[in-house]
Amino acid sequence: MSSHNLKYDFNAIEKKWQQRWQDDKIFQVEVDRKQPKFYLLEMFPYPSGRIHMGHVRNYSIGDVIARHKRMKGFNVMHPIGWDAFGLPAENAAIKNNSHPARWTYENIDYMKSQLRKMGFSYDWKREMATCDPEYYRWEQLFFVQLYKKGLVYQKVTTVNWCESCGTVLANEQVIDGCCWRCDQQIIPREMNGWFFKITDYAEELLNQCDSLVGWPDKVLTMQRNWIGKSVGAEVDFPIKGGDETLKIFTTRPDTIFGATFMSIAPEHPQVLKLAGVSGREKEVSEFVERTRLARQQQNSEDEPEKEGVFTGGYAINPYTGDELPIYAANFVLMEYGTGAVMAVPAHDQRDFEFARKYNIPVKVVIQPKGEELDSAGMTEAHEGPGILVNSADFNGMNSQEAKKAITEHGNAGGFAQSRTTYRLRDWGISRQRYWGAPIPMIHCPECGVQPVNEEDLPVRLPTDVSFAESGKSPLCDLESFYKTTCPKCGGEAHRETDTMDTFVESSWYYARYCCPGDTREALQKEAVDYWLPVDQYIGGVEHAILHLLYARFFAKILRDLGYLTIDEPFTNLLTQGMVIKDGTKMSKSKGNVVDPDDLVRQYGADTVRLFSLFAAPPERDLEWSDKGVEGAHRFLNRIYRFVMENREILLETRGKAAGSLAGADRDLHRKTHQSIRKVSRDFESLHFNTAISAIMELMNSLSAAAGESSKTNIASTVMKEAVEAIIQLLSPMAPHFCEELWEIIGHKSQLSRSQWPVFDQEAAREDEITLVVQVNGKLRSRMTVALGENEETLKKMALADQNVGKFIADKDIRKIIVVKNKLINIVV
RNA sequence: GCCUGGAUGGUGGAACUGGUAGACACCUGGGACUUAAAAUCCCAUGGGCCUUGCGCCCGUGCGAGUUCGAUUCUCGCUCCAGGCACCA
Repeated sequence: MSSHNLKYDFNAIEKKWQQRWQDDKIFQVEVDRKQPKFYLLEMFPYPSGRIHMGHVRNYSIGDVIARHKRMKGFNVMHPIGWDAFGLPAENAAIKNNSHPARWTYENIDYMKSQLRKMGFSYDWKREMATCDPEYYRWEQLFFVQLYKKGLVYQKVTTVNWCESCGTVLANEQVIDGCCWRCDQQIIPREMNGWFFKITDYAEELLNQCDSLVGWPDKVLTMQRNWIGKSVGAEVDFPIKGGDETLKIFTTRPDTIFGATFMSIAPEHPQVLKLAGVSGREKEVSEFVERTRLARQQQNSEDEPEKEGVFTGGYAINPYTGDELPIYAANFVLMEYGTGAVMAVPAHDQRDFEFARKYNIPVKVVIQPKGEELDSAGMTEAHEGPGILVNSADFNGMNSQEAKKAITEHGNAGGFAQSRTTYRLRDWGISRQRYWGAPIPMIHCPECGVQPVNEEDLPVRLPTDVSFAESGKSPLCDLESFYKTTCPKCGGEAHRETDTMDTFVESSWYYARYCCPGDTREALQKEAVDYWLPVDQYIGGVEHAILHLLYARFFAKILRDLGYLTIDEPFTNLLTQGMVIKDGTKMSKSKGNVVDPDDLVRQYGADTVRLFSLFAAPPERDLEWSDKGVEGAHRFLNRIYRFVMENREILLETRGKAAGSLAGADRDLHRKTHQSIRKVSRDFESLHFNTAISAIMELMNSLSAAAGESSKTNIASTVMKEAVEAIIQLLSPMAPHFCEELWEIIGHKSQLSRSQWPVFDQEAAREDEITLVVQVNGKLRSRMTVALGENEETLKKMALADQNVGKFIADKDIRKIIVVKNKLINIVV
């Protein structure tokens, strides 16, 4: 066979090395205080059935980092597991008349085999699935402990209900008014449910965003916005004709003298009472009912017109004594602040629109610089800063000072105080579905709600269940499950049948990986103290708020329960872009899905890994290209052919490329060391695409220098050095392939255990450079000169240049700028 | 509306702290090898101009500015993607 047709046998090679790595257990790690640790984690997969290209990309990026860090001498923990609870399993079970556990574990088996075929360097001994009672028992323990600390509570409230999933969702799980999973419109519903008190940690979650310097700004911004802190004041407005007061929250106490009415949420408990006193029940309750219905049907896209109804009641502005009519208004939210606001139409756009609609007076109290606002002629509110007017003692102050002064004044008078609110709500974790971790609580008719005794955990999810078409959780009707005894009085009691949001499992799995097999403790102190925090975390940006916020919250509560000593779980975060095809996200309905199995069969795992790293930088979307994959495969074959053609020389050659090299030898030697430098730097900044192109350049230089035939034109030591550099530098991306070549050229020990190459400063140095000559900033000529050539000589050479001469011929030379080793610019 | 990013050849993408725009690859065209094809290798490949040169002009979304010099910095726009959105 002609050597041009020579191709590497990726099937055999990949199988061989996967087996060898497994036998030698080289990716299994233990706590070792003598070695620096590196904890690399990718977001674990949901076992949906098959690996998709997004996984391939995510895990390829992670594996490159893991393998590189290992070669750099770190004790690298790189675990994998399964986010195994969730609705698709249950839906599939209903459809196929099967069981979610069976569906889940079958999927895990298959996907595991797919991951193994990709050659990822996982410590498989740490594999775990969150649906395993040995996993969720600890979660139930945390739940009980948090309950005892008051960080878990139950309340009846308006929740987000997804009809198609048959369950409640947390606020974070509602995207544009629709379910994050199935995209159906959610509807508000009154329900009882369990909540984690994440709002207790709002301030810390916000503050520590500043410490997350290894996170993308985009994600931090999203988290900060989600938490939504606002600083302001709470003010009590007495209600006319009674002892009651109406409490409002405002961020603009400086505008309080401009309040001309009050607006309160339709659901506000005082609405109907006020209407009752004034005899306006009919109008008001009609309005409340109408708004409620409108909200249920409301399409999240369009904002309904501002509407309200006068309740008949008046509130008294404690600063002015003014009587302000109280309106129930459709744009006031019960869930935020106190559910009631003072309305200052001159300085709030919503209040302005409302006031114009209902002919309520507008009173200017803030004058912006260089303008004269006139309440009658205003067409929109002035929300910016300015100087106070019509505000009694506070006139003349700027709005910033006035906020403080007015709050203090109210504080002294006993009717106002500083207050900070957050947009973040408590995390509702009750799910009305079966396939999740049971909430370890018991409802006793005598003693009320009681936690399950810690020694009785886990509360196992029963397996002897049958599913209804409706999707209603079988736990509700399973007597053997819900019928229990009260842990306090021993009487007959009812077990909680809701399960936990599956985001709870993924909120702490990174910690459990440190000691996955421990049956006595949730988190082994020695292990978590050594391994945590995760040094590099990688996953899709779609979890910027959801999972990443919950995981941060769990780090803090586990710290406060005494399990962890870290504040933040992930030191560095990489959010990789999507894999797209033909400009859109891959999806079955669009028919543009690329199946990793097919690709691995056709080209081998190394090629697939290589292409997915080469085609785009990690954080950007990656446009899949079948032709591009072929290009990556060709590249590997070129290396293979080169090594095979020069095998004898490579095997025989001993000793280092060094000493006085000249000509092509010197050039290739230099290129090799420059490539090591470039690739090493690119690895530190996670620019794998440019690292690969640098290796391609080195390969191009090598084949050009070696010449067409194998009768090499270059020193064998220099050639071998270049070949070894290529193999080592490429090995994190194409590990099986490189291991094989490493062995072929005579190495006895595994490449995976070798040391990352170090570049030689001296070898990488250029002795000649191309100096650019510009005239007025335009490129006119190039000169090849010795590195560090004297400036005067360079100027003379530049001026003597023929082409340059054409442009400076009859002009005065004003200035000559010399940038060392780069360029000369002649200004005429 | 607000907050993030982004816009570079036919395509994916390079360009370190302002200093040769288009690295590396894909596509395409041409050539070598071959009876032929595949594979492989070589050459060309941003647009335009002519006087065909080691040439000139234009060119990094648009318009200004700073600078000897701007893909890079500043200001003002346009478009695209993502996030938030009656949050008082």
